[in-house]
Amino acid sequence: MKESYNPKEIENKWRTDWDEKKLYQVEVDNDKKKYYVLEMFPYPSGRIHMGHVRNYTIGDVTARYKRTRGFNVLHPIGWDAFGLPAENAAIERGVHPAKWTYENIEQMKAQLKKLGYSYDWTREIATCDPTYYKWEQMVFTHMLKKGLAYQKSTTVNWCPSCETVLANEQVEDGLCWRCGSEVELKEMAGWFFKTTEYTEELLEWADKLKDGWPERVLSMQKNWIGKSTGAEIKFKLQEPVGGEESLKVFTTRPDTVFGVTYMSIAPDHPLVEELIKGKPEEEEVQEFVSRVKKQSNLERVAEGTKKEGVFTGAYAINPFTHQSIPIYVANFVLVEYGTGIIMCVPAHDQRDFEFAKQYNLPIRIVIQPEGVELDPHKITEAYVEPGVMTNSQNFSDIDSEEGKEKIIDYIEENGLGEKQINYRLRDWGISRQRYWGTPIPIIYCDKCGAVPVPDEDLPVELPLDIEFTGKGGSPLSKVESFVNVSCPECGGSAKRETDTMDTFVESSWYFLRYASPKDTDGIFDKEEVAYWLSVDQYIGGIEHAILHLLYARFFTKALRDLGMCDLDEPFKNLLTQGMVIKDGTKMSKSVGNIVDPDDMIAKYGADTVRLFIMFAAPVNRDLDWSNEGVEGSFRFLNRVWRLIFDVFEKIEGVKGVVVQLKEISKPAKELLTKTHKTIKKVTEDLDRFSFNTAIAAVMELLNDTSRFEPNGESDLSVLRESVEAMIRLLYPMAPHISEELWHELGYEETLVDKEWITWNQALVQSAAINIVVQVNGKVRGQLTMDPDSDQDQIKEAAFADEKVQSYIEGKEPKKVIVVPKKLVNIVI
RNA sequence: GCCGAAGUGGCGGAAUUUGGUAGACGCGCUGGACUCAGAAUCCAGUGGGCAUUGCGCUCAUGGGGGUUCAAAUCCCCCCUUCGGCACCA
Repeated sequence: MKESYNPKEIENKWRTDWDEKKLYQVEVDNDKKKYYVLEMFPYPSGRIHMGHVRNYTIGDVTARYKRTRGFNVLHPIGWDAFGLPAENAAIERGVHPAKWTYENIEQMKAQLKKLGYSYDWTREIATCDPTYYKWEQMVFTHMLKKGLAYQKSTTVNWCPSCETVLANEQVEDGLCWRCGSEVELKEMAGWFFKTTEYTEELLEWADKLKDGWPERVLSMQKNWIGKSTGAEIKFKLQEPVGGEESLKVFTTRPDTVFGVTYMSIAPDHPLVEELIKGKPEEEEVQEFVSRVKKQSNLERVAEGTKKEGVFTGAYAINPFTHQSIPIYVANFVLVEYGTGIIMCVPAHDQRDFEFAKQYNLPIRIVIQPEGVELDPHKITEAYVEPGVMTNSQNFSDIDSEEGKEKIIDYIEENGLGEKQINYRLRDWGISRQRYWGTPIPIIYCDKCGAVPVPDEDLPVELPLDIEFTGKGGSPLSKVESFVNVSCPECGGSAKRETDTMDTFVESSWYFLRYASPKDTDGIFDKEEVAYWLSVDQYIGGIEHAILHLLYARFFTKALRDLGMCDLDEPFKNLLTQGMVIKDGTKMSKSVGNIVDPDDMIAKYGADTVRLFIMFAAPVNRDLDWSNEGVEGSFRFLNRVWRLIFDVFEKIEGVKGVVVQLKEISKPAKELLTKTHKTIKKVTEDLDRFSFNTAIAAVMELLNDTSRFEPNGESDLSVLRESVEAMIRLLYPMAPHISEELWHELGYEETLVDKEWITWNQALVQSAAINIVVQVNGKVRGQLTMDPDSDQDQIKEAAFADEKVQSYIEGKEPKKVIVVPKKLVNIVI
């Protein structure tokens, strides 16, 4: 055995060895329980960063550990290979996106391999490969036939910098999620997935997933879906306009309907024009509307934007009070939510209150809090809490929560409206005006309309011979050989759709494709999918809480309903890791605080990097990168190496398991106990993803083992046992050094397939235990006792303690609490 | 505003699953050994205050209250930080 630890040498050696033996290639084995661990696959940007390292190390430790626990572990990796950066590289540097992407993949693959991850590389996929996106195109056309995909022209979010449409989920605070440009609104035709078809199911399952998913992810998703329960109520117009007799509003507070004193309609609502036609207010309203429309969406919703409105000249009738109420156009009403028209109850809604004060509209109290009498002239803000209904004719004196139901019953019975649930979630717009993505398989024919490309004609391949100017819209539309085709239905001349799909579509189903990545007969091999799916442990960044994770859940359900798989949900358990930060901020080029994984591996080896990143923080929290900390992890591995080097000759020929407890010294007994306690602790910690404490426990074991001075042959067995345990417990985190030391100790078998080490319960319960003695809750003494001592014996020993006696001072204890094996508390 | 998470030494963090010795483990720092010297390594110490010729005493887990023999842990109120959603009717 060499005296010094040389990570480079041993890491190369074992990586090659594991590779050559094809240890990580797995197959369906119906006699074995499967475990599917998956990390969110990377976008091939060219270099991996510490966030990747953290993500993939968590996955690898899990995969290695589960394998030693007897599971048939599927641990695949691939590339989320479509996307804008490749296209930008083409525009800026003239490199073809395909070339750029595949070169990046090669580079990153080499980096990942250096970290010693146990991937089954034979299952590698790249989403830009036609053999992958072919199936995506097929899913699209099948969804189309099932009504789960459709085309419509609507107002869309347009990013002027990316020159493409964005889905609602991809707009953050009015800015593009990728480049941060301000998003504009544009009227445009596009293709949509009907995510709203699954709103209720997505919500329902959000509850069922709560044992495996972090609460905050589920709560973000629920928030995003934004369910609100209420009613749609019809308000009759005083004079019909544009063929409409009445206006519909959505409200969550039907109990306040007697307090409605006006209505508001969104400025961009199509009915506005009809309402004002020929009225004296027409001009003023038009002016207001065009002024609001000129504002960007960002301005319109910005904090502090004044609530403004203008009277339309039209009136409606409150169906409950039969009073005539004015209709306003108001800038705070959104056309896309509910019906785009609202009933306004100034007494019980803060916005309505402010608006009413500004325009001198009447305020009518219809909910009273208990024990207080609200005065409409004196209140300074709306009362929005529940209370007792008042001024509400037959409904007065009813509790407002109960009143909601009663009002709904009433409107349903009298044809005035109905119970209604509204969601914030919209359908997913997937059309992108970009080149580097999956072509949407549609052919437009003047005679037959939008015709889906038949299955046998798929894939619609991206033409590779193409020019990138960065100007003038979608590059595909300029490739005539691509655009001009004959219609699959009538054979006449037709044109292809030139938009590509949102790249989030590829990542919505890749986890299923890993089960049978090379299948040419269909999207999935049903048996493989049935065996491997769902994903037992999914690991990734919290930033995908809504986007990717919601899309993937939707897509899985859609695939199920197309009969392509049998899954309700893709990911059984989800782990969201925190960010890797340095000096208090996220690592980024502009701040200049990037630590390059390659540099770290070159300096310390992969095991040190892996170990540090698992040790420095609990997985779900942000991790503060510290170069000194990495040194510490490197030091630790060196100490492990040196310990074994130092004792090597002594333990080389010794058996690792002690038989006769009688024969060993007291320190040896203590070390043996410590060893088995550590095995237990590390096992339990790995089971709950508490890697930092698992590593701390191994460090403690090293400290104790280093201090141990064996006395006799049997003591050496204990030493060997603790050394072996240390190596095996370290293996999932630091596989190379563990494998090397394991073989140095004379073993031929690989740790990759070695069954996980177990502890001996009898040894964990050590011969003597420490019992704390408290007087009035304060620690005043310690007892060393037999673990089998009964309450009376413990009590007796506690009172016998001199120091304890001095605190009791001869007084009669009021109470004595004995917690077996732990503590005595004497209350005086 | 609504929803969610979190506040513990100089720093990262442990103990929260199960109420039971708060500060494991690591970093940093201080002193010592080795060395011509340094690096590396090893040993000792390291929450505050008091006592340090003893074993010790005392305060302390964002703040305030409560439950309990016993609270970092459970309950109530408040403060701060972070994340999500937000003129959503």
